[in-house]
Amino acid sequence: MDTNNDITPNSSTEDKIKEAARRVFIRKGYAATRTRDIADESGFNLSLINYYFRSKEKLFDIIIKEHFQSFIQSVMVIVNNRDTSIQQKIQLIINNYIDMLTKNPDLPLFVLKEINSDPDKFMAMIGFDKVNGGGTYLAQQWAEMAAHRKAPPVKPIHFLMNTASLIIFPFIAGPVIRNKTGIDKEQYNNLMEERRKLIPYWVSLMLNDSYEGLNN
Amino acid sequence: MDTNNDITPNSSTEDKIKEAARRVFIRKGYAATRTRDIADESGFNLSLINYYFRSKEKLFDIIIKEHFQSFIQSVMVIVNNRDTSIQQKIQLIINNYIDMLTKNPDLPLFVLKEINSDPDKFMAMIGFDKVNGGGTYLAQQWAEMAAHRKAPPVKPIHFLMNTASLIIFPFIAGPVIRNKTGIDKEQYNNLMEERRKLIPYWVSLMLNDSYEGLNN
DNA sequence: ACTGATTTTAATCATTTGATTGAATAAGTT
DNA sequence: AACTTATTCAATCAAATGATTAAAATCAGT
Repeated sequence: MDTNNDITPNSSTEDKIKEAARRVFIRKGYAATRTRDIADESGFNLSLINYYFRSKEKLFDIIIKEHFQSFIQSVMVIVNNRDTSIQQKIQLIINNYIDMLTKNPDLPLFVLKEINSDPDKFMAMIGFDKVNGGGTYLAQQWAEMAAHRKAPPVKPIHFLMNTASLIIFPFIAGPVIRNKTGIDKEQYNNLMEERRKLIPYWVSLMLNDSYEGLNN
Repeated sequence: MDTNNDITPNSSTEDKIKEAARRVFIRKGYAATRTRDIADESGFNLSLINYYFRSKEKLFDIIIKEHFQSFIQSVMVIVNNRDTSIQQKIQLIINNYIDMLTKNPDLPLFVLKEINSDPDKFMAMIGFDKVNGGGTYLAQQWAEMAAHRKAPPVKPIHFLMNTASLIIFPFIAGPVIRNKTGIDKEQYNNLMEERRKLIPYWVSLMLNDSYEGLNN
């Protein structure tokens, strides 16, 4: 009665509006989204969105929060698993991301754009401010590995950047690349599938190289 | 008298408005930019922007066109240079991009967002629709190289994606990474400087590997 | 069937926002 | 000086847009 969930017996309409709003927000971004767009997309009257959610901004907050909670959690489970190796974790994270991004190709651009307009606010909204990467089991494994072998003359942050870049950027740039190459959506998804195996391989190349060729 | 340029004797105000508009548009995106923001940023009256440029959209078009013309041209010069090797071209392009992106860190996100909202229109606007990558001298060099050695079992498009990813994505994700790591802007620029040498090295690793380890 | 609560809608409001207008000022021409 | 043209601004308009309201429709319980 006061836990405030499941109060609504039949939340079908509310959920439909949320789903419609999620689609429109992620496709067009917060600024370019009109509440009327959401009404149209959901098929309901404009004032319904203000009846269920107080305002455009509140609706936005709620949707985004719900959308990311589960994903962040799934990644945290992977990085804190004590039974998988670093290599396995990398592969699992890549799979997790590629699955998610194939379903939601507009998401990275949306996220990065909204973060860009107010980093602290958005990170707090999606609960990413509380995530402490350094406290994960993966970070511990990484530190142990680094202690045992001669570290490459390259700061670790570069490898994190590279992995994220190789996974995420092709989704962001999808429209450009498809437009220039004429590759259709399905073929492009196949390319992304190929990268499931390729990215871990490339990352290990970069990670295990001696960097002796890197001079002058 | 009919070539329509240099008609304006003193274009100082017009240029100031253009500069202000460029800053605001690229920082906030087209949808979130108010003409009043541009007026404020420029220090001039709101109606001045409609006096010089007919509308918000026309102003946008003009600015974007001018902004990209020079950059695209500089890249085309590099890829069509008959006196440099592939490796040298890669290095030059990377330098070109990192220079430009260090000065305009908001640019990639802006471009990708606008392209996303209407690929054909934006590509045409910046003149990128006329660019034919396959017709460049670099493409010819690439084809020759591919003919002479056993091609890796990986489609060439992946290497293009990877290079672009490694260059551009760290700029896009800068705010997120800085927010999580506490790295300040100057330190982050230093990281980007390090990548001038690192990215070509990583790309050659990926390019020259035998891919024998890539199985199952 | 009746009652009260919940859900949905059409109509409307208030603010924001892109654009226009007409006057004021400056600068050059005759 | 008188006239013309280019530049700038305050005031205002019209459309778009987020939000509210009051009434109608629907539903649940009796």
